[in-house]
Amino acid sequence: MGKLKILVVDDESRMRKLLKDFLSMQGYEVLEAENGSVAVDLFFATQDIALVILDVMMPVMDGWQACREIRNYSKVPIIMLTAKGDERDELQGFQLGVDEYITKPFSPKILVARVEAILRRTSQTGEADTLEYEGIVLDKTAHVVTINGENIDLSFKEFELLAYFMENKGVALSRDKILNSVWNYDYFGDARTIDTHVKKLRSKMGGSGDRIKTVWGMGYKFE
Amino acid sequence: MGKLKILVVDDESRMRKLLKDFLSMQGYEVLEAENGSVAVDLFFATQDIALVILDVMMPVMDGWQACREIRNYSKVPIIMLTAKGDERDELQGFQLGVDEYITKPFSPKILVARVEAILRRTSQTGEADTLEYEGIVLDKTAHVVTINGENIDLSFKEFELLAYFMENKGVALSRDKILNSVWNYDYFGDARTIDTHVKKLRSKMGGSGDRIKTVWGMGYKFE
DNA sequence: GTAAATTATGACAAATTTGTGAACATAGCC
DNA sequence: GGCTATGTTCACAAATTTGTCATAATTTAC
Repeated sequence: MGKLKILVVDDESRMRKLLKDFLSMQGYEVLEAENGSVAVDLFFATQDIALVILDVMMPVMDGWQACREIRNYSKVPIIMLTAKGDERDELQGFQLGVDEYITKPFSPKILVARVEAILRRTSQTGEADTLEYEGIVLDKTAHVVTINGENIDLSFKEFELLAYFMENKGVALSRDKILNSVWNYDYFGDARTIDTHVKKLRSKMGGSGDRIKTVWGMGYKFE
Repeated sequence: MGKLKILVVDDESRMRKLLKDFLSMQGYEVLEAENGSVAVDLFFATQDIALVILDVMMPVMDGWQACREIRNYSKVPIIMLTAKGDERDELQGFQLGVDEYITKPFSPKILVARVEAILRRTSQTGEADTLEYEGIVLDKTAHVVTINGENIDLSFKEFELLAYFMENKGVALSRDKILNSVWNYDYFGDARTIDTHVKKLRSKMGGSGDRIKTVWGMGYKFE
């Protein structure tokens, strides 16, 4: 049915670029606007925008106002981007029908997961949100992993990492790719940190741990 | 049998929007009117309105008058919206056959619960409104919880929270999600307040308290 | 076979998140 | 007005996760 269009609104071009990269990598068509005013114009000039991602803090017209104007005429799903320290303004959010909040900085995985969850919800194709492979079952909704029926206790990062591996079964993933997808975009540390997480994952996964292969000189691969 | 129609009457468009969002999310079709006069006209022009939600304070024709006019010809269930400070004119309400009052600000859970309770009552499909899981029985109608037959004394919020957990058994719920569903729409505070409620819930629930799991880095989950 | 590069591992430090008790606020009630 | 129950906030402790680093083990290139 063609690519779904997502409108990204943020005053920082760097942030727009970031969002665009993540989303277009997932097969979405991304439109950009640098403030609320441009966004509203663009929204109404363009057909079939499936979802809008709005930064709250913007000059000229802020996210709330933009949300309000779009909501006057459309029920398009809206995600608000907030900075970590921002006060919650649920009142506004509720009244405006905001569908989801994402706090900066976020990880690409989270971003994509939320976007897909919303689009799935709106399109009503309620598929179960689980990944499964040879006895390894990863349930994203419950945030739970079982191997051969047994529950495996994973930390948040471990869970995200395994999910990423399983989503890319058979694909060799460089450390850079992994960092760029599973870690927050403002993480600047050592890529070696992945090794440590892989180590823990492998040990927690018991025998199934060697499903995570080392690709020498490259990174890792799940299969 | 198609979507049930609910007529929402309030002079503030923001409030109408809010109600509409919550209700349409539950699968109702929502009609709007901005004052009593419009509401009455719309009510008689439209077939099969299953329920009316009326704000008390409105210009042109207030909620009481609108209620009176509708009642002259119809037994449709009516919910009155009152502001927190408003004196409740129970006498009038009784005489007019108001079915329920909801005080602003309300939480989405409450709104939906009342609406469904009334619709269930009127349509006579008297299903027991209880959630049950491994000895934990939560009776929404009676607003009572028992564990292994023993009565557990819960405060209002505790009850709502537990109900929300049980309705979403097995789903990892972020604090934001919980806040957005269980708390009033004008709640501005700290998400950590949930922790405190969870603490109390767990302790009141005794051994069953550990059915509420902590999902580290995410939120909570009931299972 | 040896050196260089890369990865695995364990220990530890730093950062984050959650649990908890107490203080504070508020509303309803006698 | 004072009481009491409920809800909220706060600060600090505890738990847990995450990141770093040194060292050992492994692989590759020559």
